[in-house]
Amino acid sequence: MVFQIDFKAGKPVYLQLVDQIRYAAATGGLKPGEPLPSIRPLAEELRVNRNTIAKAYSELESQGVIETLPGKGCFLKENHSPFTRQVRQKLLVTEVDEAIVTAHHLQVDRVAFLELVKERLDFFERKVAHKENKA
Amino acid sequence: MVFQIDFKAGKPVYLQLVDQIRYAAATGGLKPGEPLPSIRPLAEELRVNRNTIAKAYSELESQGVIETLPGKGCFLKENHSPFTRQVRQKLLVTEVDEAIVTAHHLQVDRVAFLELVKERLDFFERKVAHKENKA
DNA sequence: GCAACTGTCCTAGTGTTGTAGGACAGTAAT
DNA sequence: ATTACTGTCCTACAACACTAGGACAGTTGC
Repeated sequence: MVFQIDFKAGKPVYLQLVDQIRYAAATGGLKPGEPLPSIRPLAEELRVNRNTIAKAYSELESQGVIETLPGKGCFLKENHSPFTRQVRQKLLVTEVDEAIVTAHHLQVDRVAFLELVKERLDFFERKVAHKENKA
Repeated sequence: MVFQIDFKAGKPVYLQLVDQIRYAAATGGLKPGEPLPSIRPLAEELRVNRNTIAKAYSELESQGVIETLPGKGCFLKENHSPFTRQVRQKLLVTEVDEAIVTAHHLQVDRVAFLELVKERLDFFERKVAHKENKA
């Protein structure tokens, strides 16, 4: 797990971390049960304060992506999703709708949009498969 | 065009406006060339400062959704998309990828995700069709 | 020209956010 | 018990975001 922080990106460091860890978890770069780098060493490596890392981890925990065992460390959750099926669906709908509205404004039609979605899904599936072969 | 501002939503007022106007434009509630409410009256109606509305409009202009004619007003753009095909595609990919990562974490599989996307696309198309019948 | 409208710029106050360092609490091995 | 880890809470400060009011510039009709 190697992180790439861009200090002049405008986006807060802790959110860059959140995104990268979510992405790694979704593509198989991080596997359920696996430990995340501990806060202090990672903070030193990335040249940021411990609390910046801690904030990212705490955000991920509230999203149900990781869990933290006091005194032991943070680990990727086995079955991440602290929400009911309905709440999950609603969260997803919001994100999907945003993408659809953007597509409208970018004049990407239904067919092209569905193509793009499938293409990206394939991309993610290939990533996951690749990581599993390695393991 | 009627706006619904939630002052205790946490989300900034000007961004709520941006979302609603983008949404209205994508669903046909606002048609190309149509004028947007002018800043001062709208500000008074929503009980916010003129600059809050102005900020929303200026954000929309930088997104290429509307255009503003000095002294005349703001209008929905005919052909909104100041970016090249490549840049547009990249913007969309980012949003789509975020939704896909979220789907992974919510344990929504490929088939269910594609179903959801199609369902939402249908929803938007029905909205547009409905608005066009009215016109 | 004047009045009434359009959006814009400048400045300012307030609140929130992001980052940071010190002190503290739980776990594990020696 | 001591040491060396783990994450956490508290406080603080700087930067930024959001909202707001005054003064200004362009357009239109009288």
